[in-house]
Amino acid sequence: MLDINLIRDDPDRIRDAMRLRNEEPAIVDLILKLDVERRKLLTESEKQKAKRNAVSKEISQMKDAAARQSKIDAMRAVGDAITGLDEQLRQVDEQLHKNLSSLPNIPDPSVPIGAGEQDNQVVKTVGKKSEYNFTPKPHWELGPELGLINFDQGTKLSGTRFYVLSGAGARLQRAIISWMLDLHIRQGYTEKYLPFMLRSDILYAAGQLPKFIDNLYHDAEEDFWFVPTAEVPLTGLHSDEILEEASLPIKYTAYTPCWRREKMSAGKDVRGIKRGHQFDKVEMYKYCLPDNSTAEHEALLKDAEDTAAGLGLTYRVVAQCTGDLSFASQRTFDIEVWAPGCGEWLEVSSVSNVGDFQARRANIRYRPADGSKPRFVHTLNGSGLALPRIMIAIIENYQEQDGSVKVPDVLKPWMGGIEVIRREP
RNA sequence: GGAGGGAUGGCCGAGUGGACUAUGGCGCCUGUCUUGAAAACAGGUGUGGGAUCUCCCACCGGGGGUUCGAAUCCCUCUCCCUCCGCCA
Repeated sequence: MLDINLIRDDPDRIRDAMRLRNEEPAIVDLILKLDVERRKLLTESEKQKAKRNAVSKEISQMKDAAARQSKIDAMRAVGDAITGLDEQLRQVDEQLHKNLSSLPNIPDPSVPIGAGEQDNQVVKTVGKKSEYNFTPKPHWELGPELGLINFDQGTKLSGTRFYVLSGAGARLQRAIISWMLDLHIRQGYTEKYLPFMLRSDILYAAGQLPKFIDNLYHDAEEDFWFVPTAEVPLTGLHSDEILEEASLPIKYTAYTPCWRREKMSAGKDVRGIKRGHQFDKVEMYKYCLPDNSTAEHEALLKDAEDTAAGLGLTYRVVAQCTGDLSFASQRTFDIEVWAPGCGEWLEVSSVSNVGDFQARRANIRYRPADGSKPRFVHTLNGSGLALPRIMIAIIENYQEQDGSVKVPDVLKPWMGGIEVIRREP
């Protein structure tokens, strides 16, 4: 959510930001109108309340019964006026809040201008695409052949877009999760184990509701929402809190499964394990001082890059353009790893600086060390990294001509002596 | 699932319709005293919003109601605690 003061003070800046994101700028004028109306009603209501408070005090001290009763009768009208004003105020407030919370974040000036995905900019590419003297297989062939991935069993249990990992495949994923968490701990993050089902107010605080309701799984009986990304509970951890400046930055990492309906993406990426209703992810998250968020963002990107590099993968960093930026973000870098079997760059991480956008909505502030008024923190999030796509990249990159897959060195401590995954005889 | 008890400022805790503009204590900040510190004493110490900016309004777990007036009475929801049952 944006600060209403920003809109009051410099509406043109917000209109420009809307245009850059392919959004309608007219909403800014509606918000300004509602804001004026709200303050008018508020001032009037408070004036009446001040009167009520003063006269009520007088009534409590009056001895003469008749005079007292006539005051009480007169105050009844004031009470009714307040009720009426507050009802109007509530409606205007609701409209204002609805419109205000539908505004996306303002892109950082450094974000490349563009209409959509095609205008994103490749910032750098690290490593080279491996060369093979055979045709590398996609994971949806290699996985089943090696007994690592079973699509039929996933369908049997849960339907389309589900799969079962088996034997060395299940173990490989667990090894990657463990290695990533340990790496992030070394990078200074505190590991969190979180609930995977959440209350609706936590989803609102993180900005998932109401906008992304169609992508979420929900248990109606208990009103639980299944976590779509660890970013949601990690934001909720400190909602409605005032943190001490000295405690910042706070850096968390967490492994969670993630559940998404993927209604919007029906028919897209249907082969293999690239896009499912359930996937695993290790996430990194930071709360920091406003002045430090740009530097913390670059550090977060570096931490995510080190994860891809540590697994020996070829990757590139892509700067999202204004038209592709997600709703809450002011600046985002994607990390994409090369998968030679399916022949595409796979997005395994999105590293975003959302500024105070999420903190304002979740009401997360810090008290400056000088004791002055609380201010909103800045929050940042980045995957480190998304598991199924890392599994794809490892299986496809580490494949040998004989159909086996080598285990990356860093994962060997968790693989119980398995150095090469071979077809079962 | 059943029965009961609770939720008040950073913390503890008093307050059952008007003196609450929330008592008191602890903690914290400032000052006096001191070579310095402690102690003692004095003052201060929540959040948000609005304004005509020395002022006003709201907030006692959330929401709603009764009343001229609600921390206090009523309804409802959430969470916590104790006991019983069930359970990995």
